[in-house]
Amino acid sequence: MFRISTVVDFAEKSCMAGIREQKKSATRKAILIAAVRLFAEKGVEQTSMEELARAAGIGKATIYGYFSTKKEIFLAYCEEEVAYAFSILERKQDEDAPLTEQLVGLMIAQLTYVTSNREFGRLFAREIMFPGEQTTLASHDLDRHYMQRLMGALSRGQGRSELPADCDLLLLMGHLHALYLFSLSLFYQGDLANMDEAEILLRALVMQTLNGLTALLHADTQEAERWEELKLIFLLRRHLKFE
Amino acid sequence: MFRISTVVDFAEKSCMAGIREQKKSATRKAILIAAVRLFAEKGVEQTSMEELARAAGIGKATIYGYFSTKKEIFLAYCEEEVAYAFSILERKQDEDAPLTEQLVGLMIAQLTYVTSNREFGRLFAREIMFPGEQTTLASHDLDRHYMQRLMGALSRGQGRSELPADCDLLLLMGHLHALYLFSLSLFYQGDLANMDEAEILLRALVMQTLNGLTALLHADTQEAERWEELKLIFLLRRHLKFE
DNA sequence: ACATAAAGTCGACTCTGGTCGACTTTATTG
DNA sequence: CAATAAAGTCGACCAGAGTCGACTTTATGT
Repeated sequence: MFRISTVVDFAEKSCMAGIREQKKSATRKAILIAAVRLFAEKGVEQTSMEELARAAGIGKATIYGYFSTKKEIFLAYCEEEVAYAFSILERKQDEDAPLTEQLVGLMIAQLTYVTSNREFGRLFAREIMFPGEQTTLASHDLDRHYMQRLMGALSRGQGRSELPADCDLLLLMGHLHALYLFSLSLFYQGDLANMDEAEILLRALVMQTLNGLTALLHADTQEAERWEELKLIFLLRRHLKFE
Repeated sequence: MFRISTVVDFAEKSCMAGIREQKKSATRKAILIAAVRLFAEKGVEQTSMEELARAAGIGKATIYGYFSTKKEIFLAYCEEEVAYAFSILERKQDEDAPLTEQLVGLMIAQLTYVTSNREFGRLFAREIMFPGEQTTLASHDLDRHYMQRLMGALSRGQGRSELPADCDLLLLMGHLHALYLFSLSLFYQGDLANMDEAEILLRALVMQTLNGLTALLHADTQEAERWEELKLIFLLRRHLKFE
């Protein structure tokens, strides 16, 4: 679940420096705090700007001096959350684990985090993957950060000869990111019920990518078995949903 | 660009059969026709339900007897478009081309189609990949159809020994779909400026999937060169966007 | 300290998606 | 051909996102 304190701390540290009077923009804090609480309690749609304003102790029109749309409030919150999530991720990562494990671990951690609140995750994913014309997520930092981490894992893997020396790491990175997005989408389409299923799928996909098309056959039989099971579940679910 | 006639024809053929009196639901037609025109002319957001109703020659409240939300109108339209697009795709496909070409061709065709109207494509993609709780796209038929076609191409490829006999086709299909989604997302994030770029990327990714991590090295040098160029463009764009 | 500008605040308003309930048309049945 | 039910239609309304302009507070210059 999402935390309140972090959001606020991040907001404060990030932008302002000298001008003391801008402490007034503690109002921004108040808005975000109220937003997090209400959004989590009643959902984004079900929270009106009027309510939100009152919860923050200000008038509705005042909000628009800080955020220009409701969506912007939501995204401001999400960005800070994601930044925080990364900082957690960093600590968890085991740089000496086999490459596949590192990659799957990274993806699962992020997946878990993003979907910890279903609605938030959905809105966020929509906005990130298919941004509106005006939406300028400041999260390009985050993107970069994420890519650097992924790239780091790949380079280390290459150093340890888990990857061919002449392998195109950028392409591979994109490739892996594609797998992550795919899993996220499957989750929201109801094909993946939980993170255990996601992990089975991701492991199969990553192995297929790194070790070739028939990788599963040459791997851990338990892994292969799990995937076979999951496959059946997929087919079943698709059928049920349609009839 | 999107056509009007097809939408309507599809709508009519699909649902009704005996009951003549339901010809009254030509109103549905009228709504969709008006919607297509107005949505395309002024954009979805910029078209009000009032306008839409008037353009269809009815009162606003009447619309809600046919569609329960604005989004539903939009999606109804999209679904029919996509069904139509598939029927076109079918004719184009060359079952004897090399597998990579077939796959890339299929993806590019779909990509081209979906993005032929930027806004429509974005909204559609959002809804398909991260559907809301209540959104029940009837497009599971379409999904199935799409998957069957992909699977068909893969099976044929396997028959021709372009794929190992013991390769997991379902997993591979998911994998390929992931690459498609990734490209679509990159397009909307501004990393891909046009379909030529998309094709270079997709070809590189598909080759990496089918032929292994170092596939590009062993391939057509021209292909590899194009990808190297595109890589530079990516890095450049990401930088520019941030500063 | 005062004047003036700038920033912040908010009540009242507009606009639009969606609902409600009364009204009109069409179909059914004895 | 009524009588009655069912479906279709829409004016009037509601709620919520976002805007406007007047008012209040704070900062700046003299």
